[in-house]
This record gives sequence, C-alpha cells and structure tokens, in this order.
Amino acid sequence: MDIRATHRWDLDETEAARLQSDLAAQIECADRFGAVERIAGIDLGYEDADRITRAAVVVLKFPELTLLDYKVVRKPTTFPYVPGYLSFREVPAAIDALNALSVDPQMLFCDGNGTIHPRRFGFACHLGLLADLPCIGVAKNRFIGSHEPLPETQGAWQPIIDHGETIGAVVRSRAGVKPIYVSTGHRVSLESAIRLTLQCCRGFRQPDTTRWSHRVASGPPLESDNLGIGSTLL
DNA sequence: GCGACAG
DNA sequence: ATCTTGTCGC
Repeated sequence: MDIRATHRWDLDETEAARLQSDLAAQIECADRFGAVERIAGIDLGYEDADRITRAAVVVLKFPELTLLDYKVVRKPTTFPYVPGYLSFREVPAAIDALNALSVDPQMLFCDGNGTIHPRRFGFACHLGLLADLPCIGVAKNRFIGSHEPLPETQGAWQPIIDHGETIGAVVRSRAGVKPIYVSTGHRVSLESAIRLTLQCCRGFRQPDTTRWSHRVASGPPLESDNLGIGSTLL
C-alpha cells in the first residue's frame, strides 16, 4: 500500500488534541465498503525498554480467516504512552507495516478504540482515516463510557454511552469471559463493526486478526508445519 | 481534590 | 504494552 501521513507527528498534547478534534469531523460512521475478501489485523508491541516500537500486520482471507500475508517492522519510539493519545505513539509504525504488505487488505481491525475516545478519535479512527480504509476498533479494556449490565451469553452486547451519546459497544465475544469493546474506526457503522467482529472471533474472546498478528509479532516462528501462509489454525 | 486511565 | 510459574476450572 502507499499510505502517507498528511500531518506532522511531533506535537505536544495540546496540539495533538486539536488535531484529533479537527480530524474527527472527517470520520464516517456509516457503512462505505464493498465486498470484503481480505482483512488486516494490526498489533503493536515494544522492545528495548520502549525505545523500539514493533508493528505486526497480518492479512486474512474473509470469511475463511486463513493467513494470506504478514509483515513485522520496527522503528524508534517517539511518543510516550498517554491515555487519549495512543495513535500518536503507534500509528506511524502501523503505517510502515501496512505499506510493507504484498497483499492489500480491504478492511482493518485494530487493537484499540475507534470512536470510544474523549474526542471520538482513537487509534482506529486515526489509522483508518489516513489509510482511507474501512476500519474497526477492538479494545480489550474499557477506556471511557458506561453501559448496562451485559448478559454472559455469547454474542450479547450493550451500547457504550458517553455524555448521552452512543460511541461503541461492549461485546461478549465468548460466553462467560471478559468482554471486548468494539467501535467504529472509519467507514463502518457500529452495527456492522459488531457483526464483522463476531464473525472473526469464532468463539474465542479476541478476533483472529489480533490473535494472528500477536502470534507473528511474538510467539515462536511460523512456517514450520501448518502455521504458515494458508493455514487456519493458530 | 480524588480516582480512572485503549496499548 | 512488558516482566513470568504454577494453577484453578471446564
């Protein structure tokens, strides 16, 4: 791919907050995508005491969820972790990883929130907007907002409300386990985001996109027997 | 002022 | 995110 940032990254918190508010106006919360046959999962990690940021991206065939391609890139970390400004720390490396792909995805699944954000511009919104791709945010922990009690049954979900506005959903991807937090990144409605995410979970708590990206980023080397390109197993 | 706080 | 063994439960 050929994704390019249209703005600078070396901003202080005040400048970053203003940029988020400006760019948030460009986020599309309605469906705008065609046939989805290839989806990407992005996972970020850190090495050498946070000095290096590692971005791992995988492309899976949809809805089969078999591995089509993957890449891992590393680059110096330039921004600290500050709740509310995660994208300024992780999006640059994520873009590099996406640009290194040999197979282009038609939709992105991110580790982190989209519109579940103080200014409605989380990591998934920032990356989706710059990549101009439909994008969904899936977080493992609650950031902001509240919700009604969530049934323990698989597939159950409840809207997440912040200041009277629905900004995402808490989803029981697997019966009886801690839920995940789903929200729009860009060009995908919340309803579609929930449906597509559940389609990628296969009964596991997290979608295969993040399970695979986390695997290629860390876990033992692939390729060996059946864990290479084309496999469905993890 | 106090607690919460995506990865 | 990351540092890490055993262990409780289905």
